[in-house]
Formats: sequence, structure tokens, C-alpha cells
Amino acid sequence: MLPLSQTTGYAILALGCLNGCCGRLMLAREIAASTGTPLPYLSKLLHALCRRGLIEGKRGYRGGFVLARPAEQISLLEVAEAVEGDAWLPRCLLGLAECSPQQVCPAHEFWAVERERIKDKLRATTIADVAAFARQRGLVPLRDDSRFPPENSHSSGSVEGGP
Amino acid sequence: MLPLSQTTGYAILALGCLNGCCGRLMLAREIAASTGTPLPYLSKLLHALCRRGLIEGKRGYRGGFVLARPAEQISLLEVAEAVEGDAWLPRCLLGLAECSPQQVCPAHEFWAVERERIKDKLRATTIADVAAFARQRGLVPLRDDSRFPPENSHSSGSVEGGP
DNA sequence: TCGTCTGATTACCCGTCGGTCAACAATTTT
DNA sequence: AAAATTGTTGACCGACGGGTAATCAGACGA
Repeated sequence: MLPLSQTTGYAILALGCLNGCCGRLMLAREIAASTGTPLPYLSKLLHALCRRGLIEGKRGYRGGFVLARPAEQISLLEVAEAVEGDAWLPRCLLGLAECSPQQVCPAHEFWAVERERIKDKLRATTIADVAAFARQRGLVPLRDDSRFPPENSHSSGSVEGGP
Repeated sequence: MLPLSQTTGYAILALGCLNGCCGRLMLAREIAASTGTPLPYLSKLLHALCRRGLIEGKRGYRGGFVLARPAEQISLLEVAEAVEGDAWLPRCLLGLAECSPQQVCPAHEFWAVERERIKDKLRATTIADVAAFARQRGLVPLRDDSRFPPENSHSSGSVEGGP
């Protein structure tokens, strides 16, 4: 259960990325560039997050993604459960398949407490908190507004092309 | 890093099993039956534990396995590191590949503390503690002494039987 | 309607983990 | 030496996570 998968890490970064782009649609391509996630892989992940109601996607011309709710209302626990699915079930710390309330392993009580502590931490941490981390990496503030021509100007929206 | 793998669980049960068979050689077949581990899979695992110096094996007729040290001196942390190997390296709780002391994730400090707490628990728990769990399952006390005809009334525990 | 932009989907590749099978090698008894 | 017993080893399999490529399908502007 414990260390979240790399895929969940991608999801967390992607959501943090969307948070930096307040209200505006963000392209999967941009999120991929910002977070360092392979675009095709990210695409599937984003779709899954759509199905789970964490973000909203719009396809076609001027499509993209937005957070479905304010970042402060999306906990990492929610993200973890959305991405990890059934793998998020509590397992015995020692890897004992037979460990149960009837047959408790030597670390059973300890692990129950720790697990709850960790879940509490994930519950208390939100996507908004992740923004600070993302900003450290200089990844969020892309804000390539050339994609959103201000209607009163007809500037060509050539999307740079990246490094 | 955290929930130990199923394989480590097998190793823990196997070692606990050997503990119940104080000093005597135990067959891989018996360990497999007692712990519910597939025999061929267990065989490789036992061999790995031999290489890591946790147990000693003897092949051929009247072969088997014994603990290399008293069960009280074998910590679960040692078992985990022996079985999991490099996978036991500390990873970011959130699955962030870029998480490092320079770019700390929102759970970095928290996770460092928790991880140490868990390692301490594993360090403090030994194979002797596992025996209680194994006994709960009624798995340990096989003790099929018919395999050990009393040629010498007092088994001098001559396990080493050097080459 | 057409062309283009965008996400969605399908198929496939690779490495690891848990697991199985079969052949092999070592040791002791006969 | 032969046979019986036991651990050892390599090949192989299926499932799953991470990753890639190519194609499909929806939305908008002209």
C-alpha cells in the first residue's frame, strides 16, 4: 500500500499543474512537458482522472483539462485512491497473506496505527500544497497565453516547440 | 518500500518454521507444507537466505535447513533487506521521482520520520516473535521425529558437518 | 462541408514478481 | 557401484506496471 506508485506521482504533478493554470484549459501536451510525463501515458491517466471526477476534460479544438474542484478540496488520499484503485487495500506490513484480525502478525497493531497516520497525512495534504513543490521545480508557471489570443489581437498562436 | 512483498512474507514464515524445529534439520518439503509456500518457489528462496547467511542448508540424503543464528538474533529488517534487495531503497511517499532533499515534496519530512519508525519496528521484531504467529496457525509443531532415528541418543546438533 | 486541433483508444513492448516444470547435482545407504 | 533422498538450477509462464506508437473520434473555425 505504501509508497504511492510512480503513476500516482504523475497524477499529483498533473493536478498541481492544472492548479497553476487557474480556470483555464490546459493541454495534455503542456502538462506532459511541465511534469515530465510521457504524453501518451499521461493521456490515459488524465482520462482516468476525468472518469473519477477529479478533473474535467474537453476534446477537440481549444480543448484541454481543468480541475473539477478548487485545489484545496482535492486531497492526495483521493488522488491515490483514484489512481491505485484496489491495490490501495491495506495489506500486512510483513507480507503475510494469512495475517488477519484472527491471526495477528507481530506488527499488526503497530501497522494499523501507522497506516492510519499515513492516511491522515494524505487526507490533510491537498493539491494546493503540491503547488509549492511544483513551483520549486519551475514547472508550473508556463502560462503560454499565446494559445489564448485576447480576441482583440490576431497574434499568431505558434506554440513554441519546446526544447 | 513499505508493505513487504509476499516473498518476504514467505521468508519470514519459513524462518519462524525453522525456529520451531530447534537445531534439527528441516526439509524444504516440510517448510513448504507448513507455510503454504509452493515448494519450487520456496527452494529458491531458501537458497537465497543461505547465501545471505541467515540459514544453513545441507543437500543430499538427510539434508535440510537450520537457522544460522538463534531466532532472537534475526530481525525482520535483516530478512526484508535480504529478500527485497535494492527494492528496499527509500522512495518518495507520493511517488514523485523528482523528490529530493533539494526539492522536497509536501510529505517529505513526515515520510522520513515514519520510515524510520517502521524500520525501528522491523529492527526490534525478530524471528522469535514470529513464532507466536506461526503457532497461532498451528503450523510450526510438525516435529516428525521419525525422520531422525535415534542413532545417538543425544543429538549433538552437529549441523555444520564441515566439508 | 472541410481541415485542423484536440483528446481517446487500441495494440504492442519490456521488466519484475509470483509461480511451475523438468532436469541436475550432491550425499548417504545398500 | 547403484539407488534413494534431497537440494539446485535454468527455462518458461501469466499478470501487472510503466511506456511507446499509431490510429480513431469529437469539436471548432473558415
